[in-house]
Amino acid sequence: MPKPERLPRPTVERLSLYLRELERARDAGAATVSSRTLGLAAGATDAQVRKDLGFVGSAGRPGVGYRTDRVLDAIRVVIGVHRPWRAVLVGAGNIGRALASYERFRDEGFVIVAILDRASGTVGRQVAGLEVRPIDQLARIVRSERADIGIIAVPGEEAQSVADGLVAAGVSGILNFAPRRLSTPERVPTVDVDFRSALERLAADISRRPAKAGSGRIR
Amino acid sequence: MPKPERLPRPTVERLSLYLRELERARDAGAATVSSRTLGLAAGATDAQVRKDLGFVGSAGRPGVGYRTDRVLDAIRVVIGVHRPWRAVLVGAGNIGRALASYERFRDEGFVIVAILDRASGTVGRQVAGLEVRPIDQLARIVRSERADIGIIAVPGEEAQSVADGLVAAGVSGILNFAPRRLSTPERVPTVDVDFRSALERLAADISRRPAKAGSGRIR
DNA sequence: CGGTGTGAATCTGTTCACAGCC
DNA sequence: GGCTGTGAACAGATTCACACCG
Repeated sequence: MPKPERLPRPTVERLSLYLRELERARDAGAATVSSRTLGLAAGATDAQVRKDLGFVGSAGRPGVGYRTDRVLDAIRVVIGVHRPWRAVLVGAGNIGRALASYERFRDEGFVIVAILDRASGTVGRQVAGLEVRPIDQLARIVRSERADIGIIAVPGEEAQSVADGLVAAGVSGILNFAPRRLSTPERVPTVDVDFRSALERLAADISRRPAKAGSGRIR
Repeated sequence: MPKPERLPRPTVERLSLYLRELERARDAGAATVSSRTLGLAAGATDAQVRKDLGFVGSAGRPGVGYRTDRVLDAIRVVIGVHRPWRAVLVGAGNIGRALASYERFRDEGFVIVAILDRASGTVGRQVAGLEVRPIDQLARIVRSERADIGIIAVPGEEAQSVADGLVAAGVSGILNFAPRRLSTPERVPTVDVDFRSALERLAADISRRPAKAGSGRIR
């Protein structure tokens, strides 16, 4: 049994996908799942799945598969979602409000405990059951609400200063929706969700596909 | 000169980031940029940047750097954003509306030409200057609007059927915001933007950090 | 000097293939 | 037969190192 050292990045990403399939399987009453099933759902080969599960200290039984509930828990623990995360959301614009209203976060172990915005229009308004509070209370709120992570949903120009504020306030990580790469100290990891990059990735995929017939777009 | 064969995935992702820095540099009046600058902005080493730019048929001058405008155009061409993309957005819920209102897409070469939703409440309403149209007109709209790509912003359960509809209607690619992996024919690439995965990635980063004390990781 | 381009070396992740268990 | 676990082979991407240009 290899002790849980450090997981390859791609593995983490896939574990996240396995989690969904495992939940489905559990809800469907399946006591076990095979690497094949998981792979199908996540777009990975069965060998890949077995390798990945090796990292979480797998306990599959040959001829049978993995115990759904066991693997579920094990993955939750290694990626750290076995306990709820508390997030402050900065930015009550379009994206911020959409995120705040995305109720499923809560089910998935992420709770938005506060929403902040610049002291302009939106402050004081009610968004998804929370009152929008002014950004200058950031540090205080992070501490009083014991927030673990900050979610940045402000325009690009403001993103870095918000990030600095979040770091100073003591969050452990940042989820960034602004189209900017943030610079943070090593100890505060950030993950970017960038619509533009996603679209560009798609454009690239489409444009440079193995030149197949069909409705092939012009280049 | 190595002919533009196929770009490594990670390269595409980074090119996307270089693009932003190049735009900034251009707007700031910088006629040239060095691989160092670009790398700093994108979180890559200078060597990495040079390799990447090699793929787009680089034309840097030793001791000087790359001509900002040249590289900008070159990257745009290889990732296929030198011409505008037309997208239909399916789903006028929280996320859909936020996307529709994200004006910057237009600047970046992506135009939302129609918004569709199930024939329940939202149809007929005005969102970001477009009237929400019923989903059963999907095929017709994709064709009449000459949409290249579909954006899925519906609940997970409906995502696959919407994807099927989009494929049947003839889109070339799909950007998926639903927390599900879609199955599409090989010729229709999809890119997922998954908030939950992003949060889980962050949780994993936070939880399994190298537990190192004094950071100062200087290379 | 400052900076590019690029092969060669290295590192990281994926696939293969098969022994062994149910 | 079905399925896991894993070394060994492979593929892909990153870093190094250095020749060479302005």
